Amino acid sequence: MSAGTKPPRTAKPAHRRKRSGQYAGKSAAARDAERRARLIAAGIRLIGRHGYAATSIDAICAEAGLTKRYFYAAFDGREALLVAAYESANRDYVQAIMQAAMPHLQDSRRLVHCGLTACFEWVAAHPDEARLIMLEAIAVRGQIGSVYGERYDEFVSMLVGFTKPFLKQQSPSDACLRVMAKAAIGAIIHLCQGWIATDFRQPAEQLVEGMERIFSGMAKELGVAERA
Amino acid sequence: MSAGTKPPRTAKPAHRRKRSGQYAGKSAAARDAERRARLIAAGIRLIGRHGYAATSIDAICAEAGLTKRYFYAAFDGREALLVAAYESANRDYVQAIMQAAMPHLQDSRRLVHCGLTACFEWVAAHPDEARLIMLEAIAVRGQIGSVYGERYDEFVSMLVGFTKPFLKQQSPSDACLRVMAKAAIGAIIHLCQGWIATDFRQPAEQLVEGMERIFSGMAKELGVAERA
DNA sequence: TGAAACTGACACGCCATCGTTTCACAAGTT
DNA sequence: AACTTGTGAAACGATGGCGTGTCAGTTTCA
Repeated sequence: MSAGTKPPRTAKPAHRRKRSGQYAGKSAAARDAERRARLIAAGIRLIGRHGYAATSIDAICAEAGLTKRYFYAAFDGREALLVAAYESANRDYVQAIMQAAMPHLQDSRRLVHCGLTACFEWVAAHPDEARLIMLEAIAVRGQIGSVYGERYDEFVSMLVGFTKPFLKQQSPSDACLRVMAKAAIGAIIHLCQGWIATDFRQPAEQLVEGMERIFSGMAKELGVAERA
Repeated sequence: MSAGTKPPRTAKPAHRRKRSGQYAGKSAAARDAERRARLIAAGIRLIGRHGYAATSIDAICAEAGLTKRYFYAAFDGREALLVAAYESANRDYVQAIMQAAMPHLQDSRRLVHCGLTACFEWVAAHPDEARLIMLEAIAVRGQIGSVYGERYDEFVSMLVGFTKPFLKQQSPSDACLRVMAKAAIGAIIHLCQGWIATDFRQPAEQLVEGMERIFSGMAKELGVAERA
């Protein structure tokens, strides 16, 4: 609030003295961040494994090896943790896909193939995180809805932006392109949901191939050039 | 259990005599069914409006104008009601789409158009039911998972079956076709989810057009004939 | 060394929900 | 009429999570 970094001039003798906050070799902020990270990690594990509804704050604290005190110091409540966990996992997910796709911006087929492969591989490699962002967080109202909404719209815009250079002159309206982009995202998420729910039995290559054909069809429909 | 329809020959005077079960002009089975239906309707309303997590059994009973006694007579618990509500709403949904699509089995373009239009119109006309089957039921483990799984696989098979007559000779493997069908379903569901979450602001025609283009692209990719 | 802050573990009161049970009354049967 | 069954409302004990508070012990710093 109005607490400056300096102690007040009318210093009480030894009271209210400035403290470095060092403890166990770490600064206060570092300790807070570390605890927060442990809570988020524990939350992802438990929510991903047993579901959000079945995950209590006590259980999260036990999993993290911390007590409730630190939970309430870091989060307002259960949903705040869910939001944080969602954002953390989702960032990882998008980043993994981006990293795999970015080197192939010039070749649409390879772009799609590498992006899809990275997507499904990440899901299989991070089942808890995937469950969280693709199943558990869907129905949760409140905060997540808005966060999801904002980031999501940005992401859709980015996808459309990436695609546009490949398009012919008379392409459909932006509204239509956005709908198609959302549809493609939904298709992938839905496949992942089913894949997760059936314990990854189906080989990832089949999923990649199916989605590649969908994208290939969209390319045919929109009349894309092979290179921008 | 072993209670026959006839009273035992050694009839106790007035005890254990056969009762019609009539009450308020209805048979026992009819009253049970009516109560069950009212509970399901109340469940759909409340879950669709406030979410599954925020809907208590007490609230459902109050909404239905019944008491908990009848709830536990009809369902084992909250999740059993959710399953019943899900099945009821989902049946309505699929039926509405089928009814709109069946008359156009010969014309793939019209088939797709009418099916999609019916789909989005049903969602807009039944927001509570749509929320329930597309958002709330997703994350619920347990019973719904399996129900969803069985029906869903059948539905995918049916879709692939409908499509096959239109396909060229060398079409992709069945596994691939099934993946593509699931992807299309996921695309539609995802669009509906976003549409619901934004209070149906976007005109339905835009959603239909976007999905039509997706299907058109799939048709191009698979090389379908205009008529079977 | 002494004071203050930080830590970890536990205990408390609160409250909502669950699932069952009880009870008086209404509606039917003989 | 008498007697049984169905009904509706309420009460009940049990459970479990939530959010806060307490307290002894440890680490840091003057």
